[in-house]
Amino acid sequence: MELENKTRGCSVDAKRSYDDACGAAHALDLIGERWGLLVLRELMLGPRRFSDLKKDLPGISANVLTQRLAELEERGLVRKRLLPPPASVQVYEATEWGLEAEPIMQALGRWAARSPRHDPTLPISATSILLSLRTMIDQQAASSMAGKVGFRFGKDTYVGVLGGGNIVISRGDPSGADVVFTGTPASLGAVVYGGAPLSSIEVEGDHDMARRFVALFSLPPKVELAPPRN
Amino acid sequence: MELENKTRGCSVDAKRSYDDACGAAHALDLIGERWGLLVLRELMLGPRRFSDLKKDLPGISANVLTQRLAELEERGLVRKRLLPPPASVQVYEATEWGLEAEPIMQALGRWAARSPRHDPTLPISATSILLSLRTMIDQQAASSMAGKVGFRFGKDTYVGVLGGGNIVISRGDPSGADVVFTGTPASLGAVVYGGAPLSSIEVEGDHDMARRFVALFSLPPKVELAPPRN
DNA sequence: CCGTATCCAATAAGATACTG
DNA sequence: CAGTATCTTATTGGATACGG
Repeated sequence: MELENKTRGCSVDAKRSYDDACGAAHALDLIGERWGLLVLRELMLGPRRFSDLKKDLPGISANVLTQRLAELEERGLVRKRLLPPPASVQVYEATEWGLEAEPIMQALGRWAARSPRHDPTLPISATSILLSLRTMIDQQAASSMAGKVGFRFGKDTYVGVLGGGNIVISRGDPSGADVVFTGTPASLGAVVYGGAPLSSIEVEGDHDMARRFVALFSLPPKVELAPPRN
Repeated sequence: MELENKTRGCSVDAKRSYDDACGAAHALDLIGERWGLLVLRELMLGPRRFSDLKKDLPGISANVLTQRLAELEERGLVRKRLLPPPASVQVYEATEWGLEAEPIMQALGRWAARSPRHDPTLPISATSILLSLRTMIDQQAASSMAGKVGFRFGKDTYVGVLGGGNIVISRGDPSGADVVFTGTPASLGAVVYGGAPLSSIEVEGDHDMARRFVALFSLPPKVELAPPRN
């Protein structure tokens, strides 16, 4: 910057900080730059490779992704890891503390679901739609359900374990699940949130459970935008 | 494309959008630009004037504040209002939906409180510290308390009503509260979170209640930063 | 392929001065 | 007080080239 630092007390780094003791402000210093939170979101269900992150964050450029990952790593939210041979590829994974950011994403998602401008037809990643299930599940209705639900998006597969009104989702082999959904993240979203018929996605296994499962999710009512001026 | 628009489906405006159906991403389209969430934070306890917002957001420049307020208004989160005569001044207030963003700030604050780099000695606004009380109150311990707590920060005064394990805070006249704290936002923070003695802030009224009140709040343990490399 | 690094154009943010 | 206007600096995104 030509002329040194601003010398304003910066808590996180010498860059742009809010200089505010408020916890929310500090959180934004940590994950508030553009793409920061979404990069972390993509790591919530397990380690990913650079190119997978890039693919699932449409619009991010490689240099920005590199920089965000480096910052998140430096701040202790993300870790670089080398998978053991024979894979020997480098992956990025969220740290324990990084994973603890999930309630932030849930609060954001729950709030934005009421937005009149939310467009559910935009692209959505597998991680996003699966995290949203954890956010939007009707705990009351789900408390009477238990079992394993599998998801196949191409070769990325996940398993959700229903129990206690919640669903815990992680990467895993869906064979052996009570019901398995195969399709795209968008087609799953259309079924659970958009009222699309179950027949619009491939379902294997217990169809009755599939029906009850997709009924566990719904979106809150949209806000009515106030009159433009008073 | 030289100029023109990207023509990529943008849900919020023609500007930089994440183009992602994920709710969290949409939320960031709405309140994720720099200062956006903090401007909204300052409105959570009632309407404020432009210059008050500027004063409590140290570092924001007038043009950015103008632009953020205009965007938040256009998105339905903030409303401009003219106070009735004789005041006749213009204030900004959060809409109902804007107020519903409080859980986002709570999730951010709760998460960031564990940050090893959080610096509680930075400046803090009255709104921030009071919102943090709502976030960090020990509901278990608070469930056995009831009453009114007043706060005086210069001429800005607030009243918190304890009950049901929660505290509901709003602007109001603190006279008549069971106990009234007078000082700065920072000095209140030092007492409730920093273990500073009650004598470091002015307390009127029921001192025993004051002692029990400040004991309701505490910060979660810091994360231990993992070894820098594996 | 998997990432990084570099260059460049477009934007957003910051500082400051200014006006009704 | 409540913003605008203007100018400067910083960050972003896109393209592309480079090293393993």
